Amino acid sequence: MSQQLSEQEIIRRNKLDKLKALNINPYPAPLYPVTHYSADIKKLFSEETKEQFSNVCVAGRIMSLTDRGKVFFIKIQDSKGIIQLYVRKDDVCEGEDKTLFDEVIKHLIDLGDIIGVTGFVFITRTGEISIHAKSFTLLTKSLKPLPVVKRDEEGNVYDEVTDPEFRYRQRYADLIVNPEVKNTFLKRTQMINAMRAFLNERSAVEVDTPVLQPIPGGAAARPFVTHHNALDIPLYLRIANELYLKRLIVGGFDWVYEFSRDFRNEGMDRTHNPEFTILEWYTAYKDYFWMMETTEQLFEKIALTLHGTTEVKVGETTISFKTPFKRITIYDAIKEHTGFDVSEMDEAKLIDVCKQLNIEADETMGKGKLIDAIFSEKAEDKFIQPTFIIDYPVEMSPLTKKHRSKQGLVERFELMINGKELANAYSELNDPIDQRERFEEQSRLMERGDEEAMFIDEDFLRALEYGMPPTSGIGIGIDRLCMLMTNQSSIQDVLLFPQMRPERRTDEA
RNA sequence: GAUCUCGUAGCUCAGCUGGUAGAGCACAACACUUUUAAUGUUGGGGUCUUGGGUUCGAAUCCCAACGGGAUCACCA
Repeated sequence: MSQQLSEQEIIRRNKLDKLKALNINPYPAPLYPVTHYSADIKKLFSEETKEQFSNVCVAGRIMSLTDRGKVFFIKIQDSKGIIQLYVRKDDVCEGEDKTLFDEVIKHLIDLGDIIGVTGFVFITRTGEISIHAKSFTLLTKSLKPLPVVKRDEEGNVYDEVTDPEFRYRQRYADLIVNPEVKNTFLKRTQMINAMRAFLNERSAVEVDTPVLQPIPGGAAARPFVTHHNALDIPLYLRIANELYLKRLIVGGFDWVYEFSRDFRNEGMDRTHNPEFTILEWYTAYKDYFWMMETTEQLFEKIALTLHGTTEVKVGETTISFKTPFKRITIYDAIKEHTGFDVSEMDEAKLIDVCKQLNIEADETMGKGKLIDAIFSEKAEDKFIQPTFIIDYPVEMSPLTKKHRSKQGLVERFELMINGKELANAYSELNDPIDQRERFEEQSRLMERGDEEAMFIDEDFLRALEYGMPPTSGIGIGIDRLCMLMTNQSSIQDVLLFPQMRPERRTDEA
């Protein structure tokens, strides 16, 4: 099988051969002693500090080449930004041999190649901080031409690469060519670091629990199944890690957390990828009121860390992460947005309400699912500013402790921001007998045809029987939080490598 | 999974109601040696996603497949 090469790719391979003929290794092995980054030079260089920049070594990818006869202006991009190199023939070729300049730099170097130079920093006639090169080294030859994006002084972009398919499939090229993309992912890491710091400051313990689970528990979702050959058993990629973290609370950890990569075998769209990240944590001797306070503090801290303010612009709206967040019960939320008081209704009445509100409903849906349907159809997207929706009906929360004073409800909240659920938390159910009954209720739902009802996890029940202290736990959708904090409208823009259909290879023999 | 929509050069796009492809950037050569998306001249590069159909003739119309996006459904 042979690769179908474009004209430009063939030219680059010919250049590769010419470089080798000149005894220049296009992929040299030795380390390259980089001393400075572009952005730091641009920030710190001045008349006063210029002594510190009299001998710098930088490396990066060529993003622009300007041939000016005996002088080349080359812009390279390193991990922090772009800087201009001033490459003069007689400076990089001191002796009689001018091959490096006349051949290599003039003809064999391309956009996209990775080079390094040493030299001193100065300011050009046009006022741009640049590096006057004393030596020039090719570090990597690029064989595939990058899309060429140009920017002018005002920041206008020409020929911007916007094709989502190209950007997601070839994220490496997207990152080279679209600097804001890289910035989004740096923000994502910053956000996760801030969350980790917040938890560690409070003595929470980060743990790892199984991704391959014999029983996929802790959430209502369809799992991916795989098979373990040696044990000859099915294993599931986790849909949540909740039940394992709770086992650790039983074991005596007071506060555990995990950034959990979860997998759900469901549809993909702007807010769903088959694998995604949830931060879950569980804290002993706490309840959901404490959890609300801690959660709003965390969110406020994230906003401050990333934006330096609690006011964050998302699309056209500004979201305020200033604590405290609003709280409203789910029944009040439904009443507020539909006029129906569903708090006392049974299944039949709920189905009737669904019909009146034009919501699809059928017999397989239990009371919990019906209420959830009404809420998510008619109320959910109305909550733009951070709001805790609290006190859910017991039927839709099989892992949650019954409410301390309200009959038929559980101590649970969901945090809604910009019309989307960002977090889900409870006072955890720790009564093993109650938990068994809830699982059994889930089994009945499964028999009625609910594909997402939970399995009974006997080992988890055994752990609860040893006794789990009163505990509050939460799950926070990291990808969606990241979308919010970086103002992205698609989950694919906060995942480095979003799931895509495989490309069809046309060059197979 | 359903519906709508898009698929032309390495990239961004043009190509009217069907008459067998065009621009800018990128690339190559030459000239010019004066930096700032943009020096000039010349040139090379496309089985117009794929496969069928209608037609004398299809990038253009129809059908299907493949891939992307949007909306909906399921869900976080």
